Amino acid sequence: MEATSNEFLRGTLKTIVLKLLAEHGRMYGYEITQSVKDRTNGEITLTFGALYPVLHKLEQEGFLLTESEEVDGRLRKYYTLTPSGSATAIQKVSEFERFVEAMQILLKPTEGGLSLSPL
Amino acid sequence: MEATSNEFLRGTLKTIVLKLLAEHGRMYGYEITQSVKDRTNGEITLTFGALYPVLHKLEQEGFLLTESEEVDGRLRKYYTLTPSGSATAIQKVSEFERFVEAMQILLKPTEGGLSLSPL
DNA sequence: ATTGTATATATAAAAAACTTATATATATTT
DNA sequence: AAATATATATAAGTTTTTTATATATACAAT
Repeated sequence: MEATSNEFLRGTLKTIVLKLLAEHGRMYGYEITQSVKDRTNGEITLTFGALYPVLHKLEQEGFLLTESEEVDGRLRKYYTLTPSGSATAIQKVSEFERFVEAMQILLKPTEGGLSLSPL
Repeated sequence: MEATSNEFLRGTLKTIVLKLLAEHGRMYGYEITQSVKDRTNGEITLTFGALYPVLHKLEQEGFLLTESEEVDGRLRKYYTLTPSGSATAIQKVSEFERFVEAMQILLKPTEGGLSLSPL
């Protein structure tokens, strides 16, 4: 069950991060990648090169707060949502649901035309 | 019912174009934008600046064939799928469905934690 | 001992994708 | 005559993402 290169992940990164933080309350970067990988059975994997810039951007935009903590001699940076981050999380998730509904209209199998799944 | 800026559209453009062509058999660029807009009630709108480069790229990759036709004194460029284009259309749609399923796992409302939709 | 793996964050260079602006041109409606 | 709809296209700029790289600790295996 290999994860596809997932071009579809484009544009959904912020939404995933905000939603996970809304749910977990407090997470650090590495934990986010592991959580996504575990919960989707490896279907979706976030790369660090993509994740960290997104986290920094969300922080800049006032959606996240950070607190650094030393655990086992290693530095961990915990992220939590600000009120506006919480609001944005809810909004983004609902926008994504709306987008998916629209996509389903476009992608659903058709009866007429040159069907992808002929009956 | 305004279309959101739709960052989510990122990465789905090729899939939409291939699927529409698989269904309609033959379409021109402008027709594709109108079809998407009409069928999704304006929820998804493709811009020309994004669409034409994608069409040209898909053609380069051997997924599309073009035939130009003059209609009412205006030039129209019709696109049709090649066999590999048809195969890719099917594949992309199924990859998208898989991606959405994985996303639903991440985005579904939770019972524990800081819930987005508390019961 | 040292190699490899897991944990942990981060940046820089490069590529890809997309937005916005612009250009061109005809037909139809106001 | 002006605005709108139809029709394709490119260029400049921005954003996003990938890939590569750097740093550092802990633990397990050899």
